[in-house]
Amino acid sequence: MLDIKRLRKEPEQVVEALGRRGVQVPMDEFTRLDRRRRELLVEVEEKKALRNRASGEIAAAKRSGGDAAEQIEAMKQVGEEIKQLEDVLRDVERQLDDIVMELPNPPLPDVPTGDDESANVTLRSHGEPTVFDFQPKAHWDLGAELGIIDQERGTKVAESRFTLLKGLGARLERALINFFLDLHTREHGYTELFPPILVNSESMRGTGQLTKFAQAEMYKLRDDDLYLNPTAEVPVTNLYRDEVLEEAQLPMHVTAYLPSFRREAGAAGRDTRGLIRQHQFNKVELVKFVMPETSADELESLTANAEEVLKRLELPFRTVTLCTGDLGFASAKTYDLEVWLPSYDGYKEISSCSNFLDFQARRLGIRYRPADGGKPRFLHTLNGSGLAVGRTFAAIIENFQNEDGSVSVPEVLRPFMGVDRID
RNA sequence: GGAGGGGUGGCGGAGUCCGGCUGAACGCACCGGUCUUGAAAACCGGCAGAGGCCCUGCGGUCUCUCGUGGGUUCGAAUCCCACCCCCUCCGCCA
Repeated sequence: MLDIKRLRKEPEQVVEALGRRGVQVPMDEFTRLDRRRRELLVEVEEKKALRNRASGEIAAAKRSGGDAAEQIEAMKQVGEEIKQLEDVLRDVERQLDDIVMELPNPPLPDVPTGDDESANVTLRSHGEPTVFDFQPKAHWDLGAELGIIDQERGTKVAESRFTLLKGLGARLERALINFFLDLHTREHGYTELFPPILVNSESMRGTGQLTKFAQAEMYKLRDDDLYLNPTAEVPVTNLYRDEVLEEAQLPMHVTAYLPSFRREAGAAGRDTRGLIRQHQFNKVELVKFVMPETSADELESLTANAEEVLKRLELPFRTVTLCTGDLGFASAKTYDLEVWLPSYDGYKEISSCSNFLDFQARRLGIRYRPADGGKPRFLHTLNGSGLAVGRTFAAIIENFQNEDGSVSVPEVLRPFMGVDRID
């Protein structure tokens, strides 16, 4: 949620920044409603002050055995007026809220302007696209031949976009999760969490998953106010909702493995084969709660932590800065990590690392008390995948495939796999 | 699922039956000060959050907040209704 005070104090900057995202701020309407709100507030509060004063006097009169009937009668009238004004005020505040809640996070100045992904800027790349001296296969074909991916049976027990992993496939999935978590906890200093996989609507709303557009993506339980987790960002970021942390607790770096579920409502016909776009997928998430002054640096290190996974797996990838048009609603700046996928003859997103500044924290009410004892301030939140497991699985199968249809196991995974090839 | 108890400030804990100078006693923690060679103890003082208005540096003032949302009333932490959550016992169960 955008800081309404910022919209008042520096409207030009906000309008300019959001303009880069192609968002029109209804500034005139905002100003009108905002002014109206404050007028009403002053009026209501004056009447309330009057009533409070009178109540005190009534109490005093009664205690000394006096008669306060006249004043009580007058206050009845004032009470009515307050009630009416409050109705109007509530309505104005709702309209204001509708405007502010629909505004996305203004992008940071160093985010490139653009309409869509074609304007994203490649920041750096690691490794070269894998070259084969034979015709490489897509992971869905290779996986089926190896008997480690069974799409048909996944569909049989659930529906399409669900997959069964078997044998060394199931083990590879588990190995990746363990490798990711071990790296982030033992070497990158993150604390491991395992949160609930069902989350309530308040949590979903807090991280912005229940907007008009996002809602259709979520699996909702019929009999309870619960949803299947769409990304560990939701349960993890909500951990400290409505709390005031101590500065000494910051920065807080946490990681969580969690199955994630998405309906992929708008993706009919896209990535229909293989593990790239599934209704259920595993992901290891990185989340940070940090001091405002440090969030820019924290985004760099978060991204580096995610990149390290790909480096150790010896997978070619590149890091791109998303342009304004490709940014998520709550993000002020995002780096995507894209892994080389031979079957796509291109790079495919495997991690998305974002700095939300205080946008999420404001909506969620997550603050910290400065060490000097000052007023609580909103902290900054960041998150990134570290990494998406299914897409990593696909990338390994495809990039490490051999001519005989076997797949070599990346060096770092061998301790987890117990074998050096899948065949 | 059944029965009972309970949700108050950073924490503990009064107040709720009998509505009114109670945004909330008291204690702990924390911050500042006095004392001390230093520290502790003791003593003095401060110490919830959000929003509005005035001044716009300090500050002043008002409103709201005692799980959440309604209601009664001139006035609600205190009364009424609904919901949420927690605890104990029983039942069930991985």
